[in-house]
Amino acid sequence: MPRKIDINIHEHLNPWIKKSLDLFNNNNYLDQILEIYPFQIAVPTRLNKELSREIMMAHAARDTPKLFSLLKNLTKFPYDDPIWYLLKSVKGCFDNNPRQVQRIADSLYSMTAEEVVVRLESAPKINTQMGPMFTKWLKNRYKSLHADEFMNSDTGIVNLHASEEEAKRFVNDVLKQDLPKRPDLFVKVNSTYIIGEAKWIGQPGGNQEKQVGEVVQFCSKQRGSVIRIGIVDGFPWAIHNLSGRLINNKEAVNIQESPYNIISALLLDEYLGGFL
DNA sequence: AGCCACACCGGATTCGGAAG
DNA sequence: CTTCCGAATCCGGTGTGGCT
Repeated sequence: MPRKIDINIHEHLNPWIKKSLDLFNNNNYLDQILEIYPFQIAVPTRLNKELSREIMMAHAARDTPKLFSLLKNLTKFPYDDPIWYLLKSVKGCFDNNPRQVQRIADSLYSMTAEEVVVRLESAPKINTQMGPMFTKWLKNRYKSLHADEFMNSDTGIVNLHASEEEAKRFVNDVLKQDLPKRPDLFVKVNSTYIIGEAKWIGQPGGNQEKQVGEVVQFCSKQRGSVIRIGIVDGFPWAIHNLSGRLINNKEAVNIQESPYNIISALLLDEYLGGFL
């Protein structure tokens, strides 16, 4: 997507966006971000010995019913198959669709028995663990208070400690924000409420642009005196690719050209400090 | 009351096809 | 040939309902 704003003319950028861009492009940003998103080493999770032996036996014997019944009890599957879930969990699908069953069996038999087990033992996808990381960091970083104390607080930075439901009620009933869910950031600086939508965007493509759109939408609907910000990290702050060409992906451009206060989580302290 | 299984939900990536 | 885009999919956490 074409850029409307020259990235080099800083006066045209929102100052917080400019700060975030500098942070990413002129520093060890990805190392620093470990403080907030502490990615762990991706360690494989070993299957119980007896089970893996049974799986390899059934595979070697081409005993499809046995192999399927063993795999049915696991959450992972050796490869991404769009039909597997239906076969294993919807009544009748397995019995009524022998061609699909055979196709999947043949897929499994095209790999070695060891490979089947290795794939089942593959490390969990770290991306699915990132949502809670921001919440956890926030809770440790700032003083966390329950709703009543939070409401009465009028000095310093405090974080609302509440369940998803309770926080959602609070933000909508008390602060009149009309949100479909609890905001990821829900803090109060002195007497100012600040809420934010936080995202990790690791790469362009896929649903990522929808996520970016959500943040921008969120920021655009300022209501009352509650301040809304976006907290975005990862790819949207990138400017040049390896060959030095300007990155023009939607995910990056839509964030970088946004007029709203969208920041890296690493700048949250500095941003909130401005309200003290 | 406490526990556990399970469905739902939010979040990110994969990968094939479209576009340049 | 390379880059861009979006539908489909997977994964783990959270909430919930049934059971003891």
